[in-house]
Amino acid sequence: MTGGKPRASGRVSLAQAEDHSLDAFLQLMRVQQKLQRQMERVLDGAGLTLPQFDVLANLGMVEGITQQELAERLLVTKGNVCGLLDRMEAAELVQRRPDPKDRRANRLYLTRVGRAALQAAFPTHLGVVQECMSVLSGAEQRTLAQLLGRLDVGD
Amino acid sequence: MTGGKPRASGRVSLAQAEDHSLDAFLQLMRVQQKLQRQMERVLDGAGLTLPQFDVLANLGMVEGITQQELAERLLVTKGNVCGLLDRMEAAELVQRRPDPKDRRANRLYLTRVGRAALQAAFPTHLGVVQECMSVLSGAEQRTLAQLLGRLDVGD
DNA sequence: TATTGTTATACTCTATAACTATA
DNA sequence: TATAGTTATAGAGTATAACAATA
Repeated sequence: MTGGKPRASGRVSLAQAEDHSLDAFLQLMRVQQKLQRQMERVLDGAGLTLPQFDVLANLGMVEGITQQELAERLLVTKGNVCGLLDRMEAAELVQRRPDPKDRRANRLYLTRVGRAALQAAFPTHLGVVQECMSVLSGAEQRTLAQLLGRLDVGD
Repeated sequence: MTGGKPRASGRVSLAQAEDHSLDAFLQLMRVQQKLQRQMERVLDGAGLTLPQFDVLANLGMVEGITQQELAERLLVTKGNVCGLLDRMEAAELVQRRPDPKDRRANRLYLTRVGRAALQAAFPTHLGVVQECMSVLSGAEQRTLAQLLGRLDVGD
């Protein structure tokens, strides 16, 4: 966001205590946007949107969760998930099954088609990710993941 | 994306050469999503969407650019920018002025209202950013910005 | 009363592609 | 021919809020 790749200011400073929060934030938004667009292009070939791929990837890891649980994982509202699932169920990618123990809830499962779509899309997705991240060393990638992980708290 | 906060695997490894690209990628997508939602909530109080704030912030830095230049900065299409500007012009936030030297082009300017909106929203925005990023030291923020900057290259 | 899911509403953003005017 | 901008089309995703069924 706030376009234009941030660059180092001309003024060199020796101080460690400077605030770089805005730099980091802008760069984060910008890089994510680029990566997201790229992922969308890749997934488009598989007929999937990014949120749909996220649903598949989540169910690939933890099948049988409820819609509410999925909503929490995706960081969206339950109404949102409902529409998302409507479209994906129409595309035969996922299946809602009533929970026998709690008749309010649905348990979510991949269909055969959904599993195939995930298995087809994931390697390509991973390949693109690895290629994008390959400008960083493994250690740098780890550092990046750790720093981001520290930001991934609360709320 | 692909919900569930990634965590260190139980298996401890001494190798430096491991690939952490997916970890970093997932964490990047996830953190950005959280930050974006938070920014949207903040901006909603000012009646702005995130893309609209981006337009204001860009024009605040480099007024007089063309729609095409703005599209490139925002990493979106020109058709997209056109609609965005339609809404923002209707809200009196920005103004299109025909370029006298190139009668195909428009030059973009903030209105008084747009400038006021930017000046009102920016400090709050910055405050939220600083608060979010405050779990990292200044040096860590710098490292994060630098690592991300390395990822921010050609498409 | 609280929770799960659904529905209704509404809007922004996004892309693609065809089109106009100008360079 | 190429570029700047517009328009038309289309759809997904998102939120909010009110509603139903169940716990």
